[in-house]
Amino acid sequence: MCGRYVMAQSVGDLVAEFDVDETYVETVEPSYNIAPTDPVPIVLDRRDRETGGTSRKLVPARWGLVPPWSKDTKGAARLINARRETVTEKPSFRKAAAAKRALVPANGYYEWEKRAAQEAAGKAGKVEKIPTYLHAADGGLLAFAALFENWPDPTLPPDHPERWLRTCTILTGPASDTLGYIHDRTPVIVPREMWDDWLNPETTREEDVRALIDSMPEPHLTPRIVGSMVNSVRNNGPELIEPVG
DNA sequence: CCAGACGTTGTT
DNA sequence: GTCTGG
DNA sequence: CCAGACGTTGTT
DNA sequence: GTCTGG
Repeated sequence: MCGRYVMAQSVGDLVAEFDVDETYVETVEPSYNIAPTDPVPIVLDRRDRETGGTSRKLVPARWGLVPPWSKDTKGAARLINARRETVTEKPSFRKAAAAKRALVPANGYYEWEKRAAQEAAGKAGKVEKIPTYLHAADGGLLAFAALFENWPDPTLPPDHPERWLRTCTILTGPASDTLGYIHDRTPVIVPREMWDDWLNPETTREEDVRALIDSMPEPHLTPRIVGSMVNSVRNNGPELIEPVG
């Protein structure tokens, strides 16, 4: 799955990498330990009323989707992932799948591997999960397939600047055999040549979105065992992704 | 009809 | 908002 | 995802 | 054990 990740690029990097037209994010704090409910930058495409063309935007969002009908934001921390198999059907995700697709930029993400070998060896003691950092083999930026939603805070008046909360969720799929030994689910990673198709706001029919999702390939990632400092969200910094012997 | 859920993960 | 369960 | 809390009362 | 916070 994807419950903790790394995004240490600057706004400038993201604008260049994703060919962003408009940015609504002034600065991005590099984070090597992004956790559910944290603010994150996301990329989306919207149709421009003036020009009729499509504009790519870098916007702030909070990780953990809050459906627009939610009474409050409690429980958002559980909607950090959406299963690709069912996302076009689930009431919490189907509207967003049709009309609010996004990309979440990331350098990599963490899994906590509970290894069979460790289990066998540790019958006497307790089983420690092994934090593992997964990243592109070439170190390149990843783009997680994501959905977003806009949630109107019912406790605030319609004209209040904080009335609308944008939240997001990252799609997951079954892990390939090569990654499956670490974890049975992995985030859906959109290859660069599919970014435009994924973000295209004109693609709204369920069957078209379904086909789009089904066309997403298995991610090819490199695992690296890291230290347990990443376990606590209070820790941050490049040392979290340093390899551990 | 109204009430209540709406989700994923891991673990057993 | 929309679906399911009662 | 993991870490850390998990409770009430009265008094300062 | 289970929920909340980050």
